[in-house]
Amino acid sequence: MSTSTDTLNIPGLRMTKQRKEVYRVLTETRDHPTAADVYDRVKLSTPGISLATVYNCLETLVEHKAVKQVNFERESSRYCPNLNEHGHFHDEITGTIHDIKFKDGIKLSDFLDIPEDTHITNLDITLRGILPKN
Amino acid sequence: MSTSTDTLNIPGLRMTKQRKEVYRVLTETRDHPTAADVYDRVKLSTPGISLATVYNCLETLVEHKAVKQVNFERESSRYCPNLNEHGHFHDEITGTIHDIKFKDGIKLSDFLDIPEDTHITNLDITLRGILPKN
DNA sequence: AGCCTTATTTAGAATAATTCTAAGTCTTAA
DNA sequence: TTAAGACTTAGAATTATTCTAAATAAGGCT
Repeated sequence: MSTSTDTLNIPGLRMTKQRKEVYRVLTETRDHPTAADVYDRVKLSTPGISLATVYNCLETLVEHKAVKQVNFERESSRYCPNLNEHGHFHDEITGTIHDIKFKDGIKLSDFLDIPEDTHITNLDITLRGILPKN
Repeated sequence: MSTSTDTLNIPGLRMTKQRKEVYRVLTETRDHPTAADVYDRVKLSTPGISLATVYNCLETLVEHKAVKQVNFERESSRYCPNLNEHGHFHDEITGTIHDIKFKDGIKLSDFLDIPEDTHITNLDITLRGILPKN
């Protein structure tokens, strides 16, 4: 899990302590927190931070593709530092959210009925369910 | 496209004129309208209807699986009378939303890295992109 | 180091979609 | 035909998020 000392550097962006802390919190516990969750966690190290700043930082990180924004139905957005293309599984027993890897070598057009050379700019796959033998 | 005279009958539910109209509007133009869109359309035939009722009717139809609720990021929910399992493609050029069929005979575990016998209760696949030669 | 320009942060107000509330109306079954 | 419950309604309330305007902080330049 915790390997690289995730120090973020985005060219052209000031890496303020707020941005660093928001990003650190996201990489520290990869449980897909909401903005409010991030706010609570960042306040521990940066008590003066405001919720608006957390929203701003998250938005900036998402825009610069340092973080992914994940939506489940109409719930609050959640944030995820896993930049690999992946889906999400919401475990209905534990309430936890897991990243799901795509099987190697599959293309969307292998399982979806779309023209072969459609240019996909965004893909969301989210499942909800119950794991076996739970 | 328009084959069956989609008259809805859900056992145990009163098919009020509001519910009928909301459902009719959804089947009439399958363009994934929002609740506000549905409201505007239903008002033409049922001027006295309230937005709250449209929300109530949509919720009831979704609960009884007569209609699917579709979410794109944090936009307003959209509604879809196609009950087959399918995904959605948001065409960035035209702004339209198309249903996407899954290829025959594929299982989720063919392309997603999940335990074979996971019980999936809900699946959302939404893509955004640009169709070829557009 | 000190200054300038601009980016960023902040608190609080504003917004937008949706849900809730409480009262009124309609249905249905007896 | 009437009581009970289901449904609808208008408007208030809620909630997540965005906006606003003022204050602060960062970097670059001298």
